Amino acid sequence: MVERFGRRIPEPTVVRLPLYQRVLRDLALGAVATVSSAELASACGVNAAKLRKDLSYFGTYGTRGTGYDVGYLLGQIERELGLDRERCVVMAGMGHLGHALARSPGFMSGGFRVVGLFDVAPSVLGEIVAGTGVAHISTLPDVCRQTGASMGVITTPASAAQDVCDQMVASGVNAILNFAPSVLVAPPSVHVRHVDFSAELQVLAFYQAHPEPAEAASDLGAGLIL
Amino acid sequence: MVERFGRRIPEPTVVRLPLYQRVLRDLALGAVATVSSAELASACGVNAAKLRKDLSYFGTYGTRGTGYDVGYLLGQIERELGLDRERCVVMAGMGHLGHALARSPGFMSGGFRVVGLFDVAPSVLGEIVAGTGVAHISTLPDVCRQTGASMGVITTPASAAQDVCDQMVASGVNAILNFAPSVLVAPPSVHVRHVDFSAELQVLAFYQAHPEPAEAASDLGAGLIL
DNA sequence: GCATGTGAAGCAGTTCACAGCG
DNA sequence: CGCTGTGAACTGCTTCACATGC
Repeated sequence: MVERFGRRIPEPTVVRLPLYQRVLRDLALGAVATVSSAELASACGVNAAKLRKDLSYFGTYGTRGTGYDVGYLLGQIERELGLDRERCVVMAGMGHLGHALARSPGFMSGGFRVVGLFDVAPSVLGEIVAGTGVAHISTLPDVCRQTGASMGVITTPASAAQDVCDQMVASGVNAILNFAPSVLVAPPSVHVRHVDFSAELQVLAFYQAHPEPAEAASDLGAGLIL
Repeated sequence: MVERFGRRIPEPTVVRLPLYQRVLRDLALGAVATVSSAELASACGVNAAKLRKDLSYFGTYGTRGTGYDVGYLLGQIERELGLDRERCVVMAGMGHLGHALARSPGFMSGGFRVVGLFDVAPSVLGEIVAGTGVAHISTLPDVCRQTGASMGVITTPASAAQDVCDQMVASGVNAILNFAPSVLVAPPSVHVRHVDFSAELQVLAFYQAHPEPAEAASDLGAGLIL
């Protein structure tokens, strides 16, 4: 056992937990009772040793000679991800992307509750999106304090992102998911994650422009897993 | 110099290139002529030594004692990212997210041209989104071959993602950006990147549920950058 | 016998620190 | 004299390999 108490979970491990959670949920829906690390790792597209090491950071959840109980492991991972308690989320920027995310069934579910949608454009103020009305950004502090919202999603243009970020932080939000193409500055106590679609496309373009010296030599079938 | 020819660029470096590009573009718009690695790194929220090492993989673009010429460095990075030539992109899945991405000014610009939007739902077939008509997925192979599209974006539900991926690969697409919450299997010659919104939220939830043992002790001001 | 859990080894990316050059 | 470019040190994730235990 590495560190059951002394928390020091590698970030790459944390990032893989949602993946494990989703695949385990699919297995559970398929009435699969147990999985070995090799099977689960294959379904997740990762190395089996890495999967076992990831899980070992949190506890001893498997049975030697058998594998993992799907339902039990799923529950443990969801507990570690903090999905057992509901979290209130506010979102600023109700353009096309904001609308899409607010309506997305997969995005705002499983422990995340939208308690406020905000913008400044009169054309969207008052509109009801997925059951929540769009309010003016100036009411964000009140909504955050009343609901105790601790998470914020920024889908504004880049020019407004830092300002919105500051307002969220001042209103008690300590975890921010930023979709705007701008570098946010926030206190160290606030966790910020950045998602940049066009950057992802550019990374793909880079790899197209820089083909591997010796790649795709033995491309027999689609034997990707393992 | 490390490897001007023998390409072996670390992936983290590649992922940071679009960030540098965007910040440099902003500097250029602000009529800034030169930047030091410290200034640029600060604006990007990264370490200065890391920035210099990243650039050194591609060449010697700076001037000792002075810094980097903004316009020249920007051009070099855009060339490395392959943004000098236009790339044709097809997108499958025209739900809310697909609509939002197709309309996004920042997403489909700068070297990326949408040549096809696809779905299966009669309710969206024929609709014009951002100047392109939505066609049935069965026409994807024809469009890819006619336009030579090499990049694909998947915004379908998870249940359709692998099928769409297979069709794209069979049609000559060798770079795929997947927004569906599913693990795609593709030949090694095809580059796949995955963006998962809800996973990002879950990662934030994890860090909220696991506060650092000794965090935010000296939180004087927002002195985040250096 | 078989699959987990984990020290130890290996490897990759980051950071340091300074020589080299404008 | 300042800032880049980079070998070297360092840190940390990944992978291996096997003892452990069902």
